[in-house]
Amino acid sequence: MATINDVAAKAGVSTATASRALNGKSTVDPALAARVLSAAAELGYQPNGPARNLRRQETAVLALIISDVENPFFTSIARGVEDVAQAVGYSVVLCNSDENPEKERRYIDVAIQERVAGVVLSPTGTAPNVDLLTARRTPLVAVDRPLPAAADMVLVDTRSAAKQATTHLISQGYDRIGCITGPAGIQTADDRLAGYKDALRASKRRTSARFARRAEFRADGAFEAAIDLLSQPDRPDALLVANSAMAVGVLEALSKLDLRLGADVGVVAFDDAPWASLVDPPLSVVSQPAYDIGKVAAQLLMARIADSSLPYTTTTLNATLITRGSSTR
Amino acid sequence: MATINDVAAKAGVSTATASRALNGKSTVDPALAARVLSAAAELGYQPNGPARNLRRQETAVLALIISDVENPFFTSIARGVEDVAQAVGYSVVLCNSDENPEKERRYIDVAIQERVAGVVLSPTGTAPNVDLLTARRTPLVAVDRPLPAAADMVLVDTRSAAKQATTHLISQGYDRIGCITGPAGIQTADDRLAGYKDALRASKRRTSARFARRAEFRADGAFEAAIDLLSQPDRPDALLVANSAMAVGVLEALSKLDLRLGADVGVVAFDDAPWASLVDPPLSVVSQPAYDIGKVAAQLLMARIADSSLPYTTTTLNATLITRGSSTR
DNA sequence: CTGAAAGCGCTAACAA
DNA sequence: TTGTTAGCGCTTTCAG
Repeated sequence: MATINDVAAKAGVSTATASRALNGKSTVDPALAARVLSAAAELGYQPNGPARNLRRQETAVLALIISDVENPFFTSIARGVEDVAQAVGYSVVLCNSDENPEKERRYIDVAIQERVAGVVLSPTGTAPNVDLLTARRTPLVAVDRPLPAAADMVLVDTRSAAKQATTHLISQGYDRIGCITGPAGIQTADDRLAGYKDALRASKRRTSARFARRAEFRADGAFEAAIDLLSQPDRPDALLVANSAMAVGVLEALSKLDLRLGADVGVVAFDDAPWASLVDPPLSVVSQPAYDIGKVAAQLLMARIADSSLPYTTTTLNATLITRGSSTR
Repeated sequence: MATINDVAAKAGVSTATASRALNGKSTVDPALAARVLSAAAELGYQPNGPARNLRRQETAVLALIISDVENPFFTSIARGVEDVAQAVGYSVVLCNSDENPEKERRYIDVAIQERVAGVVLSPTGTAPNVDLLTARRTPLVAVDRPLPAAADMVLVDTRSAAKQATTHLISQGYDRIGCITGPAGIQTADDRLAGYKDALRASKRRTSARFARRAEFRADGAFEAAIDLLSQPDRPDALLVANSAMAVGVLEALSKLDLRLGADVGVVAFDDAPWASLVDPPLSVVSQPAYDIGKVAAQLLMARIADSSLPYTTTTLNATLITRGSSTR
């Protein structure tokens, strides 16, 4: 594979000049530069990234470590990050931690070893992994979930959104409202449950553990939880569901138990999936600004890469309740 | 940041010995090795990836360039690739070409420059990009779409699946069957259309261009196409739809036109989305083995990385028709 | 089994 | 403006 020396030789200049020409430095004679460029083209020269990165002690790549590639919420974040990064000439590598602290740790190690310029992370909840990054002062932005560490964060005001959604269900005349949320320890799962309880308390209702369930952020776990919840004699007549994958499980459970969405059991779910308006009645949702989360996170990261002395910031974006038929009798 | 020299110094050995110990070479005194390892741990030593890659002239990373991160079909492929890569100690970086030849080209350049060990690619259809890779003998596996170039491929027998799905619609008594597929030039889009025509011909029906439409592989384009198709006086009474994002658009169009799914317009769509069984009636689909595509692709890639002289293979996996209510009157 | 030393390809002082 | 040269951190001969 052709090296910069081959290019230089072919163009009859030194490697230094070739390097300068290839990198568009203005301090090189246009005629020479042209010769270098055409030599490079003829040889099909592609710079050796590792060599360049080693020498420069920096790379133009960002690592984006997310907890679930198959969750549209996170892929939207990915697009946001990518669009910003592309625009300033950075590449982004997407890593899937799969909600697994060990995988997260492995990818953080890789990010450190490859000396990426910065990391966008949706943390799985274990602080020690993140310390690896902060100890090395690797620029870091946390998305979706807060971090105890000193870092920029881009979050969603999920607790108040959950409260608002639950209040909406109450105002629609639902009386025994349940909640299906994610695993304990995942902040967004806890926040959604907390917001749900906030709303019940605000309307002077008792909150009962009998009506709250936790499961993985997936359809199957939510299906079991919903079956469980709705098989009680005094079953809930409405449900707040913590994400769209879980909503699939809940709707399956409803169908299995022959309960009508809306009429028998009102439902509001987090995340506005493309199919939400296709079910009958259409699903009410809490829409999160995922793309913007990614965009803001990438902008913060680029800013910090440029100036590491910036103060840490926390940006909280708002989710919006979209009411459709599933939350009306 | 601590280098291997720091580790060596702290352990009181040469860098060579430190390197050997760190890499688990058997030719090093256990006592020294232990000293090196603990020195590394104390210093929080992380190897410098670029330096190692430069020296070794190889990396343990795979690039996976897919045409749409937000399409669950491709993210499933990603999981398949990742699972086998992880198992053998490779990292995979996910790049999103967005069905855009230029972006694809940019990512291929990055892959070459970073000297990745191999590439899994769902091509956007332009041969020159791929030549960049083959010219450099970078191990390459194409997924989902065939390549003119010499490379391993993992495909789905999408044409015969389309034929089978269309035949199914015919057998269910639908008479004027239409097809909404992706852009011309994308092989899978063309194949699905071809399979659709195969079925019509086999049952002695005329194929009419009036009943076929193309759009981007997205909901909005498919929505327009469906509105257009179904607004004709002699409208289709069934539709074969080329992917699940498009299915969303088609179902929205049905709802807008007050046409009942199944009864008025039978539908079979490619890709078994999680929500497919939630709509009423449940959606009949052609389920593609996306995860397996990724798995097989990664296995082929690893094999080729190990031995570049292997003959090129094409693996064709089968899609399966899952009939549900949307294709019955 | 261990160490000294070369060199991967590139960029950035420093000189000219 | 151009060339010479050092060296980024690592692995790997080659001697010992």
